[in-house]
Amino acid sequence: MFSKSCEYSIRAVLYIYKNTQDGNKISIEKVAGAIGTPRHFTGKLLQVLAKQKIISSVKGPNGGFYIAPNAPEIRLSRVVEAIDGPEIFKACALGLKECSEDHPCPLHQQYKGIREQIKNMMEDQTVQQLGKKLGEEKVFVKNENYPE
Amino acid sequence: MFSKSCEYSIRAVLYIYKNTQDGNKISIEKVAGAIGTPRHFTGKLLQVLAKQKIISSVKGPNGGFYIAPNAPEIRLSRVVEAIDGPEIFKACALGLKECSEDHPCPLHQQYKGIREQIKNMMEDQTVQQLGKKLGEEKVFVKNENYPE
DNA sequence: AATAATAAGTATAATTATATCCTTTTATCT
DNA sequence: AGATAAAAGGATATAATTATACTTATTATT
Repeated sequence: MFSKSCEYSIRAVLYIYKNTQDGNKISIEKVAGAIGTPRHFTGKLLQVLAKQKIISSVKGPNGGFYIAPNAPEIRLSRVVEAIDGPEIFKACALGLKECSEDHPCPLHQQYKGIREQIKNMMEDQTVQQLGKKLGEEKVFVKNENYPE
Repeated sequence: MFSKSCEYSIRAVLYIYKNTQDGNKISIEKVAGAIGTPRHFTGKLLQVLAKQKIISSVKGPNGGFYIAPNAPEIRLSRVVEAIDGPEIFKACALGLKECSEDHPCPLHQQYKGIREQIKNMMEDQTVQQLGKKLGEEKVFVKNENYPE
């Protein structure tokens, strides 16, 4: 469905939200540890999320990543588009470059509704909504204690 | 959504069906040419599809791949499972190993219905149904003359 | 026996995922 | 104020996976 980068990014963003509403910031180390993703790769993802203003970061001691409590709603679609690109919501089920109403692939009619639902789901869900429901620690690691 | 291997395989199977109902057989060369996939890679895919009895093949002059006119319905899900594996229909949207009703990821409730629809779509659609609708030549290449 | 085609195994390339290393920023401590 | 250390940022390197190509062997048909 989505790339690993994208899956990791969503998990990271949710975790960061949940754990920085008190004004704290959180390090790459802790994020990666908590969501069960590789440290350095996670760092790179957070970097692009920060550059895209999806999350905030500050350098230096006591620095880290965070999402401001008053930040506007962040839709999951924004994360997906930042990482996997927006085309992912338009892709043909059979991989055709030019699959459309005019030139539909054999699955087009059946698939387009589903694809639309996926898009809607990601546009509807916000980091804030989903993040609130998260447990505190190691939430995504082997699902041990998740969700709360 | 699906891997390229899987997309190619579905395209190939549909094309083979469409073009072998008259008792003909068709070579890898022609399949790959018609559906716009790399020759050798396509050969390998057809190999596994044949081994899985999804399609038939005969060697030698006038040999090639085919689907018998009286072959039982082949559901697209069978192709997907042969190439990408059956787990693809159970995968978590956020990539968690153990996402389930008991340990749902934050998107589980929203996603499970969609995933189910994808599965149903692939289980409902058969090669025979979809194949019949196909055009004759180069059907998937740049969508030039597809569908009929 | 010759041929034409598949079958199979291995090799290369591209992409994606991951790790390393160095730089820059900045808070804190002296 | 200056030194230090903690953190992200950025560039580049390696590994794994996926996609693709090549080469040889095998088999069915004529």
